[in-house]
Amino acid sequence: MPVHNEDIAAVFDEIADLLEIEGDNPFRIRAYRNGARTLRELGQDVRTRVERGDDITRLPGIGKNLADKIHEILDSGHCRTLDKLRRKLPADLTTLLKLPGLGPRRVQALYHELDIHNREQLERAARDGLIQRLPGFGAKTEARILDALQAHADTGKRFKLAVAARYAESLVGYLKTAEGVSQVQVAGSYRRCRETVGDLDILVIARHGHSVIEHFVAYDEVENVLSSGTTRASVILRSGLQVDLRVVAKISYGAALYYFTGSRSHNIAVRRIARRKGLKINEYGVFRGKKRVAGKTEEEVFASIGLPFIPPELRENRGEIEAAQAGLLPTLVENNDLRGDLHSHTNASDGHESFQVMATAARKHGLEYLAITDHSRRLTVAHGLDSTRLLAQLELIDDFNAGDHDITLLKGIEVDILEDGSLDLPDNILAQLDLVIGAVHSRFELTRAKQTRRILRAMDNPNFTLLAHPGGRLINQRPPYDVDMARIIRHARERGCFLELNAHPERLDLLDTHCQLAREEGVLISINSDAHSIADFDNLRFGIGQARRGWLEKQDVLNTRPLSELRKLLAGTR
DNA sequence: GCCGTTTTCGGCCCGACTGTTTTCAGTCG
Repeated sequence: MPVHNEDIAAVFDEIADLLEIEGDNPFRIRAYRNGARTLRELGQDVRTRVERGDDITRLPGIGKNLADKIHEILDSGHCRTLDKLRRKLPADLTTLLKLPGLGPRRVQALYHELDIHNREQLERAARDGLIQRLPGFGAKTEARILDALQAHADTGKRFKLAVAARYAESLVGYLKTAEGVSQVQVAGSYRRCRETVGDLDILVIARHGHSVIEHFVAYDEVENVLSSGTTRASVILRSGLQVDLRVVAKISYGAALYYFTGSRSHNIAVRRIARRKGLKINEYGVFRGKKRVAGKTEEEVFASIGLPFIPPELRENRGEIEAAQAGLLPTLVENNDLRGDLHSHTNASDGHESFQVMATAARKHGLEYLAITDHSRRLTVAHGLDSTRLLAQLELIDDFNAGDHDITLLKGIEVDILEDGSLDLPDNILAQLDLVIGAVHSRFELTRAKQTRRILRAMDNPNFTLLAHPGGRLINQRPPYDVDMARIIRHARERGCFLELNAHPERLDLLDTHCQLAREEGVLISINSDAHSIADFDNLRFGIGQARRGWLEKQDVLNTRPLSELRKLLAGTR
């Protein structure tokens, strides 16, 4: 059985949950959680590290004990510490921790006092009114538990970034109309441009919190007010999206913005540095004893502990703090660095517009060139192009380029990579194009070895330019296909071809960690809209966000090049 | 259980809100 990082992380989390219910040393519990987080954020299977003979105790939060357990799980698929805990406590007890309002202390009380260890027993006890009689519980807690059980508590549902953006943008507009509000900023994972967000964290500068909070909870999309005080409030919108609002004074704005942008593990790591310097960082500022030394801007907060400004997208505790200390932070690519887009569709296949309309829209978006890359014949559902139809399209594009336009169209195709790794159109046709995007649209279920071999072989075709949406996942819908991405990235370097970062909000594919790997290998990434309509060019901003999370600089991105330079790079792949 | 440019022992990030209390524990982010 293959053991992935997530499997080991889940073991550590369960150990932490059970120890917490037992009332064990909180720092020991935190150590397990830190270990789990390190594994989840590793971006590479720890098994690979182990097989390579790496010393995994060098990983943050992994000491001798956790390293031994990782080895044990990799070797046997089991962890004796967890097995032992499971014998002491019912395994399903940890499912109760996921209910809102139930933490370890209360779960422990439910178990010891009422012998409750699953949701069914909990629901029965709540209905019988037994819960509210326990010390530390009351009628409200009991009612809340029942609510959560009946609502089937779809906790953990995350919203795609682009979807959250729609809710965020209108809510920000609304909050700005509140009295005394001078600034509104969305922080949290939204500001870090994570591909999905669990909730929105919104920060408001205002002198008096009370009236802002009142205005906030009165927003007409609010379905449920979870909590509401003088400086913060939490609500659930009708869409199910949770929004947390914090009101701060101007003098604390930088500290609060920094604090609520996260990530959690980044903040913890930075606070540890502050602590060593005798400073305390909280959402109100940076303090030496009782004296405030910084807090008005984020730059000030970083400067107080001797760091340069770290862009939000990097704040994941994946090496950005060490890079900042060493003066090695990347200068991240920005929205207006993009000169063109190398992946778009027209109504010749499954797009909605003619290439002329797409060209005009791309130009309006500030682009200097656009590649027309319709689907190939194999993708019949998308009305894919065969050789004849493609050649006809090429002539029309040549005519367009001969005319007087301030955008250049590139001739391309999104050609299917067939199961054996061959391409869906003949080489003599592909040779006539400016670029060839290869894409996997079928047989997602192939084994890792076969899927990887298929893609490597496609890349070896001399006409191959760029691998579209390399992982193949659809966020919240379809997992990526099983491939050895590190191998594909290395192969792209050896072969001299490129990878796409597909900016469509459903895809955002390459993953951020793979962008980082590609950058280290020196493989250029093309940030493409995969536009099927004129509105889709706006999605490029989400691609830029993802690229920034992947540490990409302007020079790491293929389509930041001016057209003449791009043409040379494209020609160089052949 | 992890960790170290003040430490191999003695620390470990920090504050708001709620409910059940009557001074605070538990939970949450």
